[in-house]
Amino acid sequence: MGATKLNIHSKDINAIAAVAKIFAHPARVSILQYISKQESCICNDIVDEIGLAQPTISQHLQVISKAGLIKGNFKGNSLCYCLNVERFQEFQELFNSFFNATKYNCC
Amino acid sequence: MGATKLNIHSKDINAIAAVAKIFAHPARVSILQYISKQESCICNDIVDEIGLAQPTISQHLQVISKAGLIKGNFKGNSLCYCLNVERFQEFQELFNSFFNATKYNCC
DNA sequence: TCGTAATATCGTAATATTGCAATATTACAA
DNA sequence: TTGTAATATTGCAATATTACGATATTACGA
Repeated sequence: MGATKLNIHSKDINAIAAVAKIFAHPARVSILQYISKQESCICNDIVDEIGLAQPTISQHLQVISKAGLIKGNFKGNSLCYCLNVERFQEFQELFNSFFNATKYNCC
Repeated sequence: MGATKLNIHSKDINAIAAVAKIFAHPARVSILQYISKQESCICNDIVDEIGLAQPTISQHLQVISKAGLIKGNFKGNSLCYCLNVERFQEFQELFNSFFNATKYNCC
């Protein structure tokens, strides 16, 4: 029973819900904000910053990453996570077009 | 263990995650879209439209309602759910300020 | 190569979410 | 009031998410 029924909804609607899910956890919001603030960043910094265990952060990073919101680059020795700004922009536009199309009162 | 740790994050970050959660289920996205399209609406129409059982829809409506996104009015005989456009706009602005503040590349 | 620091994966426990049948409540008409 | 249609609540099963300890992998310097 308990699983979300995806097949009864349109692709567009599922896409909006899927993107919203990424931002539906404070740790992920926090991670995204933190990455964007840094000149360069290493995951271990994030662990110190956010206050969750390293495997937990790694898991959240994977969710963000699978959504295409992160580009991993190497800068000197250590892995550097960078925001995929283009994808981020895409998501912003997706939300805005949903909001703009929906914000009408029915009565 | 498994519960989301809210206390380690700032209010702003928790607020963004909480709002995203509302849109993180396709049934809720669908309901919002449907309500906004109708001149006037009755919950039972939504059940027919979305394809989930009445108690399930009712539950999702409660989530939407608790977020302040719905105004219930009476129009003739039957209950009419209406979007709270002002609140909807607020959420759009919240998202946009998050997106705008975050979409910078670190490297 | 070996050691070490950073990150990923695995396994699992705790909690949350989703969905629905059964039942209750509510609002109105007769 | 009594019947009926619409909506809400309850209770519970199925599934998903979150968190973390233990362990593996990876990348680099010595």
